[in-house]
Amino acid sequence: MTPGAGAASTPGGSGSAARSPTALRADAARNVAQIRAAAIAAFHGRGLGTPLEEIASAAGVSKATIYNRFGGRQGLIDAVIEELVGAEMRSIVDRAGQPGDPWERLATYVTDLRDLQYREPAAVDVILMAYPRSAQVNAQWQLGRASGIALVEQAHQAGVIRADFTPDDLYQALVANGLALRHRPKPGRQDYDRRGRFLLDGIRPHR
Amino acid sequence: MTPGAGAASTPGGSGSAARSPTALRADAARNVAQIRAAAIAAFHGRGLGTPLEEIASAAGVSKATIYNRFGGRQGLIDAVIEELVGAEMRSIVDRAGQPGDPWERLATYVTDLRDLQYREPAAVDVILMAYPRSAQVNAQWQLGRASGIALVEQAHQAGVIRADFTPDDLYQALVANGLALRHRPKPGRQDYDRRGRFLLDGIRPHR
DNA sequence: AACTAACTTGACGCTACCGTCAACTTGACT
DNA sequence: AGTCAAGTTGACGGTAGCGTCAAGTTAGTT
Repeated sequence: MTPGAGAASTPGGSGSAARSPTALRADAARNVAQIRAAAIAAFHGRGLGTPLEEIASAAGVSKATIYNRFGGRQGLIDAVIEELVGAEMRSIVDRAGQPGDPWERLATYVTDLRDLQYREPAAVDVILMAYPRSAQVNAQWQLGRASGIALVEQAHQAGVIRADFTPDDLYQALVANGLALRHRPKPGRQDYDRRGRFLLDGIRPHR
Repeated sequence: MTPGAGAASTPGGSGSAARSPTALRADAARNVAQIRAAAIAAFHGRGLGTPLEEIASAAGVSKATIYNRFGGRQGLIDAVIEELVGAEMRSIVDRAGQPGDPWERLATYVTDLRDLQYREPAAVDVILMAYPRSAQVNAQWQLGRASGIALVEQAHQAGVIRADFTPDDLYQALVANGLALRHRPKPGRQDYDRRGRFLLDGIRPHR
């Protein structure tokens, strides 16, 4: 099953093609590249649920070719999610892992993740785990999640967030935010950021 | 079009049926009652988007009969929404309109609406305006909305909420909450209520 | 008990998407 | 320039829901 799976990784290399037994024919390699590009654009605009037919026609191929090359939506997501949100997600986690004031780090993490959700619909799908069978997406989210848990714990130890706040509360807040971005018209940046501040102020220790 | 529309209102009265020209035949009146009951149960369990076929079979009729008697989903919603959420919504608004401490009244309103959302999926649809063409639903939500706006304004005058908080922020918070209830597994009551407290604490004036 | 307007419904066509396959086309090697 | 494995695709069948209508059934009247 899933014949050409794995083909998406380094289809051509650069110059010298040794023509390994699993190498793609030139037309197929071209299609892989076009499909990837179309998928990235579509996922960026509409999220990971974009109809495959739409991506196929944007890539100038038929829907069946996506199945041939990537094995379906899961495989296609796996092939582009790193480029789409992986780098950003990692940089957010890195930044939050830097030494510094626990509250600042948590606030930065929340703000950065909310910003990513605002800019990138595909990131919303990652956080909502809308396609949990995709290994890449799962890994991506585990990364963010582990970081969030650590930050909440450290903030607790420093006493800078209310005692009854749990890591899951943080996750649910991000989920609710993602659902709003997914299902409602995008708020203006001003409004969105202000609401982010309300969230952060709500989790500090009682006055 | 929509032949039997309006039939849902007082189909039988009580005893003396004067057989007005628009009166329903006995079998039709029975079906109306069964459909209403099935719709109330279904909407309560699954929200206003429950497939009509499901409601029809629960009522022991065919889907087409719902169209005959109520003119479709809109009409069906109109026929039961009052019983489903109207009374509760009005009581929440009443309670919030009582004289008293502005903060207490706002907090009560938020808590009550969140509680209603938790208990009644149909109320979530009302707040999300998932079926905006339904006059009843619209009226219901206008009621709640107007009350919310007034409460926020009064709280501002009393200086008990942060100056940058808007009525729309309140609405968006309730929407995000409704979306979470709609699209994710229901949290436990403890967790849900705690998160409601975070929300309220986040909108008080800065420490 | 015959009549007929009111009523019900199975079956249909429609939308929008998914995933598959037999038949065709073509790149690459000889 | 011939061969054929690799590759592509149009067309299909499946899911899940909506809204409609011709044909059949029945309540209520005479």
